[in-house]
Amino acid sequence: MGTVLQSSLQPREKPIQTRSARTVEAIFEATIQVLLRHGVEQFTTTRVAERPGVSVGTLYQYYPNKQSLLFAVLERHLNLVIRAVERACRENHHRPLETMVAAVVHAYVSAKLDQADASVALHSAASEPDGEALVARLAKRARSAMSTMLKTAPEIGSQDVDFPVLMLMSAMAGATRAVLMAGAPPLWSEVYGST
Amino acid sequence: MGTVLQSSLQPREKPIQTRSARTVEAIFEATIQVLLRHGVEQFTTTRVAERPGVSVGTLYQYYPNKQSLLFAVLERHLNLVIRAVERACRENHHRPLETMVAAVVHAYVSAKLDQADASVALHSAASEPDGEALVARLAKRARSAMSTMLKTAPEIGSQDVDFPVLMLMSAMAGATRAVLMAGAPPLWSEVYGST
DNA sequence: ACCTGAACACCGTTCAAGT
DNA sequence: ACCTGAACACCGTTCAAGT
Repeated sequence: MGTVLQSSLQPREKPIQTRSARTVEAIFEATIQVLLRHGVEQFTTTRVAERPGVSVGTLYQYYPNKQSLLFAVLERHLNLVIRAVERACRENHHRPLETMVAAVVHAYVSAKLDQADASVALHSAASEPDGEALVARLAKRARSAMSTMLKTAPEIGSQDVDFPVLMLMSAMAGATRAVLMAGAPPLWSEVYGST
Repeated sequence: MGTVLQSSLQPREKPIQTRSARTVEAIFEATIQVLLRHGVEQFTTTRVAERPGVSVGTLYQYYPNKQSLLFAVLERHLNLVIRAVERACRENHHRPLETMVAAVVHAYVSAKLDQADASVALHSAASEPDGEALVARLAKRARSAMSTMLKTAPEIGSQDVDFPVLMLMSAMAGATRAVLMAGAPPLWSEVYGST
């Protein structure tokens, strides 16, 4: 399963010359745009290649198939969110429990809202079986950062934090997703905006 | 949105003669089988029609498109689960809160596990935008049954129960889904089995 | 009233040929 | 080293023709 992800769903080759670097960047950018404008349902390799005026063949030189393209974008999006959470965790060791939880929730929610478009666009991709595997893999990273932080909270002592961490993550993810899907980001943006 | 669902995602016509009733039943059955054997990714109208030896044209006489076929099966599955929950709610009015919660959880979890195959097979279909709309619509029915029951609990009085009901639902759904996706039903079946 | 299946437009992916 | 685009196999959906 992890093998499949690595062997067939990842970029085929890293660009080593400037021309191809620009091509890859253009394809990547086009992927997001097509996703945003047409949705996953009408997300087509041809459409992606058309946008920067590149041949389909070229696209397939870098991504072995449609999914790998989708997942490259998904992975980037998730990485941004997770890095925000990890940073919040790192910066709040040894603080009171309440401060910790507030910091993590704020980091997660505002990272998600900063990328509201991408979040919504990628939602279906993330729901496919292989997409969920990717999400699970990255979510684990976030959870372990949270565990490490929580263990330094004065209120915690030597209690096991795995389950509470899982609950906190599920709650954050579920609530944020619900709000994004409901399509009401403007209001929340005021509360959680990064400024 | 609801209009779209009704106009284009629902069965085209009800069978009024016995021959077509059999045809529809055969298509429905084939849909489940193809879903189970090939997954959503390779779920094809041609494959569905092939199974009972029916023409693709016939399939499209009853379902206007692929999604409507998928959703018909999804709706049936969800209805079974929800009816189980509604029944549990109806039968536990005026009981202690703990009894109520235990009854609902048992009803939900065992209904899901009784249909473990279908649950897993339909997971992707339920994650598509329109699938989620359907899920949301049916989940609402379950929540209102739970609210009605909870209000008769001696511990509750006139407190608002909407939020707790939402949390209970999310928790049940999330946990059950996680277990089903992890593919470990045998163990849980012993605990929650319907016998 | 119901069914058939060839036909159409379109999609993912490949590969021989080019620079 | 990188790119092209015609070609292939396959898919969703339609519709004229049949019983």
